[in-house]
Amino acid sequence: MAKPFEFELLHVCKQTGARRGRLHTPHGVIETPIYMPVGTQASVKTMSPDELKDCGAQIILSNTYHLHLRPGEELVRKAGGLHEFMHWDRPILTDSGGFQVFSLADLRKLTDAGVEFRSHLDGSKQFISPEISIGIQEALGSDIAMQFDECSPYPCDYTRARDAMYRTLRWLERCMKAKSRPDQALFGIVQGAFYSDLRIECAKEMAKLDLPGFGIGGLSVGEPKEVMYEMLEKMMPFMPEGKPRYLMGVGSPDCLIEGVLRGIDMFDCVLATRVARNGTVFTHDGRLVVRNAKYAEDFSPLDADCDCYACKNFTRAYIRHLFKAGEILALRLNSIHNIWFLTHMMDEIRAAIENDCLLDWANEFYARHGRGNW
RNA sequence: GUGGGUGUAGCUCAGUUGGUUAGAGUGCCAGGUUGUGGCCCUGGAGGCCGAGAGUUCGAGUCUCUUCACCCACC
Repeated sequence: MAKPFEFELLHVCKQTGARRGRLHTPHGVIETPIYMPVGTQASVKTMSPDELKDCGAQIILSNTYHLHLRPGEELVRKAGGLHEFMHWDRPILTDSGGFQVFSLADLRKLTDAGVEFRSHLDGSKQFISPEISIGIQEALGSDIAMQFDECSPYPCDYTRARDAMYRTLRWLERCMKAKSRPDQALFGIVQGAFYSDLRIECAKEMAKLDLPGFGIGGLSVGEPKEVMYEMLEKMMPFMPEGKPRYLMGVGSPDCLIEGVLRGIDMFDCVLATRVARNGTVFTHDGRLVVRNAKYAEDFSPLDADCDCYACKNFTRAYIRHLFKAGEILALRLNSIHNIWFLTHMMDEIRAAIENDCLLDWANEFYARHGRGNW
């Protein structure tokens, strides 16, 4: 029997060095590399838990910041925890709220103590510290909690990036001290903006800590993809080999592939569900904006090579009609398809790693639509 | 038949005492979206201002004629 949060490194692709692993959690096993759909407010927008399972989702994300503001973690605790509350019996990972403070809250004051900011919901003054973030996440009862971190913007000058990186390290220690639930894992988050020396130092410091996994934060914040890939290559040798590496907030199909090729084990991203709700789907031939007029009389599925519920039963013309008519089913079908597309793409990637042929698989994947225009 | 009202973008309308290249919303078309503030953001196309004549340096705007539609009265 595996220990809680044990990460088994099952195989390393001889062709690429990509990793095939297995992460154990109280709510089940996660096969890696994996894409995790995002359900910020205890819901992957427009999708029911059953539909998520049908799409092959093994684990979903939820969010400390949003659930703290509404409905509040105490309510979730009374409901029996997040799993019970949202009727999801597979693993859940909660983001700490650090990124939300960086990306959407009206940031008031950032000190070593924590962050004081205004709620985006009602403007009320709020305060989150590493201890408070852990407290919220323990009340929510997620399987994996993320440390409260400071995410640097892009671009970011060296001094600010260095300060954010060291603060993130200090906050990680406080998160570890505040942590009390043995049935919840805590991941650190490597920061350091786009300075490889900061990234490497951060990774080295975190590697000294006995943690079940590590996030890589502060990437995919507006920089060119090549810049992100280069940063991953430089820092990856310093990430602990026996622990899962979670590239936060990534991404598009090509970014997932490139991430796996560089040693990433876990990804999450809102892109798939967000673009879905705005009329775009991923297909084996690239992105398809199904609301475009050219699909008005196209009675083929979104993606001919897809077995998802939307592709098996509905046409582009119908989904375009639903979209133009403002019907909610359009958002749902697009979301179902995009989640299916990424989870099954990762299935193929895992198989390719096991067969030591991920590079061949990637080249084949790119052959249809190209490498850079996703 | 008489009196009144309305005609401006596909649709609903704004347009000042007459004054640059006639606007908005919506719809249409096309991009965008990367640890989610769920119908979003950005851009584009689209007008002989019902038609004709007149006044004026200049008319969507003023005058006359005419056409269409609406309302009231007979």
